[in-house]
Amino acid sequence: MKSNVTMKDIANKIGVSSVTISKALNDKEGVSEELKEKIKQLADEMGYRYNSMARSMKEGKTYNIGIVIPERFSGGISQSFYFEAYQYLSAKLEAHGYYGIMNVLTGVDEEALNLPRVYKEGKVDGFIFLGQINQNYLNRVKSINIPMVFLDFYDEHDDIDAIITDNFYGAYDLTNHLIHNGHSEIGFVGNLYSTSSIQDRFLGYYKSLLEHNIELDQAILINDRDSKGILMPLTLPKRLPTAFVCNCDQVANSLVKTLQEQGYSVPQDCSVVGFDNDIYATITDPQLTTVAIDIENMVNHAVRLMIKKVNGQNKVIGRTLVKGKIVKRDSVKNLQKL
Amino acid sequence: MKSNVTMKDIANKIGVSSVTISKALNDKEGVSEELKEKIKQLADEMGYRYNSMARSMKEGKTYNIGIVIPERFSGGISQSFYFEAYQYLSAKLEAHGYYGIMNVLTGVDEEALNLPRVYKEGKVDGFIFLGQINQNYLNRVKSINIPMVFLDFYDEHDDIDAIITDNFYGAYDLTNHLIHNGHSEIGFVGNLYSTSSIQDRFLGYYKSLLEHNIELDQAILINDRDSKGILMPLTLPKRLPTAFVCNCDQVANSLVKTLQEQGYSVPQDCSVVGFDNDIYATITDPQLTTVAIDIENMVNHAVRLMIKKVNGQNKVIGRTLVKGKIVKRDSVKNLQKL
DNA sequence: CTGAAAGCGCTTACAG
DNA sequence: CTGAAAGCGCTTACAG
Repeated sequence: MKSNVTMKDIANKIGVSSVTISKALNDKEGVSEELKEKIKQLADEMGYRYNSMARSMKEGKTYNIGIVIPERFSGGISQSFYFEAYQYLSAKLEAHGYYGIMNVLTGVDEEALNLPRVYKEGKVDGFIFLGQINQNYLNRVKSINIPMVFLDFYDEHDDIDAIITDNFYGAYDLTNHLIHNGHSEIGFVGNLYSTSSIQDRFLGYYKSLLEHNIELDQAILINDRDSKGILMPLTLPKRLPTAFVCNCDQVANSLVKTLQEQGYSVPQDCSVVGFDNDIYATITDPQLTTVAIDIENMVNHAVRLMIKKVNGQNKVIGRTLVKGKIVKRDSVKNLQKL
Repeated sequence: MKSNVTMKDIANKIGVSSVTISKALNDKEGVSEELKEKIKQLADEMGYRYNSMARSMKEGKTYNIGIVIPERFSGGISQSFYFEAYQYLSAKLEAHGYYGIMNVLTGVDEEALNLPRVYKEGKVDGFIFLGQINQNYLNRVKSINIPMVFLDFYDEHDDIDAIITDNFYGAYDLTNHLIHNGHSEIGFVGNLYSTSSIQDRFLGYYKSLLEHNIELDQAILINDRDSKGILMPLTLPKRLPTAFVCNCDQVANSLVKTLQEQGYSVPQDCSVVGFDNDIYATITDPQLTTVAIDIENMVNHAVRLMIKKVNGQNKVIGRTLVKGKIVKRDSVKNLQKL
């Protein structure tokens, strides 16, 4: 009943040593083809299951990677993004023979600078931190000697590999898209002094404008949140541009509502684009043209880096930017067709 | 640099045996208090980290539990539920010294009856299946000898422990709630011949009616989906009841819209309640009174069962029903106040 | 092509 | 209170 069949059991059954079984099952050299076949078949029949713990013990590697997600990202609007990222991580890691162990970092543990239990128990070979952690915790984490990569955030000191989304070129592409559709009066919605990602998105928008010789018009820049990041009602400018680039879908949704309340229709009277491709992009009517963060690609980078690290190539690459993809929906009017 | 400090290293440092170190670090008997303290302190100083692989090897347990989620639940509307469930699982398991390894079961692997890689590699001591898998795969899975529990679905043969939400009593409570608010003409929205959970919810609604001597009126039963489960437009009955129990929030959302389109206001002209407490409950205007599935409690049951099983108590309990909680919001009018 | 020996880091009886 | 010995299941040199 107990399926504790070991290599030794197989070995005894056909009168060879367990070394030969190991070689055969791992397709290593030094065993005749027929013996190999015979062993593999017998292993199947006997219900043999490989014991990865033994290998781990021998190699000093667990083949597990801890994936740390701060509690505040595990619910609400960011939930979908992080779950998707986690799934890709888990699958991609598995393709390399590694397994992800998720660890939701509670606010309490973050404050108290408590390292994950998996670390103390030596259950993991490395950590992927998914989502920004606070500076003190970051420093604590950097003090331990284990491979790690940051996903979707970075540390300004740039001494840990980080994979982040390319906010700058995402907004740049999106603005270009508007311009190619004949728009030249394009506003921006977002508090430029709030977060680094809003700044980058604004700057990408600005670069597109510059490249097309369009002057930045302060009058059509709309603030969307106070200094604490709390969203506030949007105030439309006196004269409406033909389009707005919003720093995120949620705010784009709010802008569309504001426009509609004041009798404007989107995109007939004014086009609106968002950023993130989250739930707000599809619950808005019309659905938003936006840029989808390329989670899969970001994860691929992160996993590739991690695998290299656990295999000893521990050189730091720094920040890797991954560009998103424009998702075209119904919130942009093509002015050229007129 | 390498933090491969072992118990032996600590032992050598203070001239005792590694057995003593093991006992001290695990707070076992047979070491004087002062020696224990000294050892613990030294372990800290030397940056010792426990090697859980070694214990696993010795005990023949991995302290990992595989958590299998079919791919189709990993996105869309069910995503939020499953991610939350996974987080609770992960945390609850950890509290018992176990770790969850997620495995998204792809459609392809499900069809091909491929067991998870973690199984073949002996990386897990048991499996928690989160979300319905198809019958063939179910049979395949039941053929292997490893502890398992089903979460949020069950097998009709009832030979594997399963934790499910109590649809019957959830709908029963909710209908009672309407009746306590003075409603007596209460319709139901859902295809009774579609899924087992809709049936149970309908039956719970019916029981509440029966208990209050209210006759079931076929005329106010609305179908919501075709035989393939595809949602379809709702047809309002000639004469509107004062309230509707919907089989899920999504359909309740759709009902509210339909009512509003036809000039009725919710809950003034008609009250509406949903089920699930998912995203639709809060994006509906007015927000829906509904029943929230008690994920945390379900997970607690599942983990407790699993821990028992991996510790050898492998008796089957069968189905465990966990009741949800009513979440009162703004879609029910109190008729009593009139 | 095949195998004896050693070892990965711990824990569990058992002996002192 | 302390420790020598054996063993968990595998793999890696090394020898034949």
